[in-house]
Amino acid sequence: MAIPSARAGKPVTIRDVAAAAAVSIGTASKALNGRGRMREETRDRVFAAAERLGFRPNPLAQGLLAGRTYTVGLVTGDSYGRFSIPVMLGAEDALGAGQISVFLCDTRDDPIRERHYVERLLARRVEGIIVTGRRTEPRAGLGSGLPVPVVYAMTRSADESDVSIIPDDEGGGALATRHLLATGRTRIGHITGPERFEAARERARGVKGALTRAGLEPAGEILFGQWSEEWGRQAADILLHTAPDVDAIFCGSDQIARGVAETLREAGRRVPDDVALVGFDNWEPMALGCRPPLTTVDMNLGEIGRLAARHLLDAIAGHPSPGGVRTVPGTLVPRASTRRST
Amino acid sequence: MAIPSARAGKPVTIRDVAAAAAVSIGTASKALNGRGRMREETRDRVFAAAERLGFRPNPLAQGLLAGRTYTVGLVTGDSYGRFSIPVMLGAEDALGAGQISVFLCDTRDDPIRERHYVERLLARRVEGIIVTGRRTEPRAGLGSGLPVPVVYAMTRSADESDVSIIPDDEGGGALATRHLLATGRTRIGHITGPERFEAARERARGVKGALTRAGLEPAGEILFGQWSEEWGRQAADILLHTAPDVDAIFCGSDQIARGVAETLREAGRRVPDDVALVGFDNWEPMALGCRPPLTTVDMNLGEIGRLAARHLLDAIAGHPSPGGVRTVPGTLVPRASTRRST
DNA sequence: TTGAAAGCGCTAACAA
DNA sequence: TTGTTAGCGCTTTCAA
Repeated sequence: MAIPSARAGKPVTIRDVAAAAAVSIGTASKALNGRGRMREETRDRVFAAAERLGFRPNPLAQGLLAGRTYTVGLVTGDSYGRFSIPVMLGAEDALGAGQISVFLCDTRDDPIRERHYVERLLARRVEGIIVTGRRTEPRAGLGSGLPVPVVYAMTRSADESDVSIIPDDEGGGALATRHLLATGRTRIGHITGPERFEAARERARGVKGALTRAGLEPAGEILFGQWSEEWGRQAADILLHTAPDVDAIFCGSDQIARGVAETLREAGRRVPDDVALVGFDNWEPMALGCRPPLTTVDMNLGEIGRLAARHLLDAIAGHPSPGGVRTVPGTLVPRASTRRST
Repeated sequence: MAIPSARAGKPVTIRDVAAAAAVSIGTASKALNGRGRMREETRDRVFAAAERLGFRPNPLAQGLLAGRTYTVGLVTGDSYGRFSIPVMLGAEDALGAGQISVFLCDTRDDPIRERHYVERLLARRVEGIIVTGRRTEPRAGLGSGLPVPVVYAMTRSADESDVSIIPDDEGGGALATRHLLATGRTRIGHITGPERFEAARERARGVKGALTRAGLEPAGEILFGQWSEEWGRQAADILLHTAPDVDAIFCGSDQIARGVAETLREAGRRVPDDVALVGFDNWEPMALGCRPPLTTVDMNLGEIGRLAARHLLDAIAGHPSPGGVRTVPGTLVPRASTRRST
């Protein structure tokens, strides 16, 4: 598509303000920026003129001079946006507070498009880049030669010298498990997504760790499968056969948990009375639509975005964080699926 | 939060390129932009130097001169992002193709924040603004005094002179109804969201229109309620009592449809054999998780975003579309919930 | 064919 | 206290 030609409209420049206030451009600039000393009356006059004319300094010109743009790029894959959107909003939140604006780029998980967008962001002189998007495994970094700092959020760079902010999946698994233990459950099963997902493995590790510390074993095998309701239904069937005495199930996602809930209900097991259920994601439409509403682990995605933004701002300010992975703890959101009904 | 101070890093300027190629700055500029005539050899030398040094023209400087920024603002409410994200991506798609970059702003549906962000975007000299976000009713426009064109997507400006791109809700309702009629259903019920939502009213109107044209009436009352699964369950119960002979139900959202599916199953009605079911949104995790997978209407959100972007680009190019509402037709996505099993 | 100079809107020196 | 000047990186006359 061709670049459309410029539109009319002539913004008010500082030159106009200066003329209207009958001062020089330099004086107008100083007045507006509160630099140097000057007569109260002059400053007022300039402000009045600026106000009246609706003057807004042109940030391009300011940036050109300062060598800054006050912009960062936000590169996201995961078009579906379920995970990366809350992260984006958190980041936008933290950056917006610092008067930094955000360029949005959607790569559709295509490395070519990603490369292309990064080029474009660099051409625009963004001062930093946040890369977000859920991945199975650590992803290749953007490259080390970049002239601006990069922070990875909700995805992990394979390069250990990069800063990556991800959820504490192991901690989340342990959190859910401890919650179930605290409600008196001891035969706890775990149904989760594909084993090739680092997140699934980490959550499972958290489960095993918490159980071991309590002197327990998981009920049945840990079942790796898909991130779908359908898998939840199948896996629940399996678990009910291999570990009929199961009294709690922690699921790797809210979707899986919904499938599990259905199978349990159809098998005549009451939730939470006979079997308590915990999900993961706190994806509200899913968790609230479940019968009963689902206790689940919230990954605090917004916080992940905010933290990523803060690391980026620090790096831009010349105080880069040491590379490595930082995790954000999850929060347990208790609902009816684990409520003691006694 | 304070604005962080500038970071080191010294980008390559055209001055550097000119020096390396042993030509003047003006010549280097002409060579790089293919303007004017010049010796092949000189042009090559400049290109080689630019390549070697990794030169990228500073768009701030270019924009300063051209009086353009090649940026637009994307203002979104609807933090949850379920609707506005696909719209955003569609818009970003169309704009990105034209080398326009997108500033993302999330207003959290707060008019103060919105105002604030619009100011900021204007200060940054964006060349246009897209406003997106699901609303119950037409929203107040951003104001008519804006120096740049504005297009509303997935939300309707109350000002008829503004351009708004929204889904064809009435057409979607009719589409779903005709699909049910085509599969031989005649006792068709409709369960939907709150009547205060224009979208709910429009879809219902589409249903009634299609039925009337077929010489039919809705089965039972049209049930307005909530956009939730819980309401779907309740409403299905009601409908099964008031219109026990119902053989199809069209729901105003996929979430409602899931609730309906559950109640039907528990009431011993088979889907689609006894009662066919159609949802709205094509929200895949919901529609695919349903038992059976849900036939539903896709609003083509990406297309809405793309269209909004195209209108904006035209307006920026000096060819504003006449104000008014433009609708994007939905698409029926057939799945098992309406499949003939005979 | 190439180079020099002006200027986009702004700020920061320095001069008056 | 105010005005003048230079220059940020680039494009575009116009002159050589």
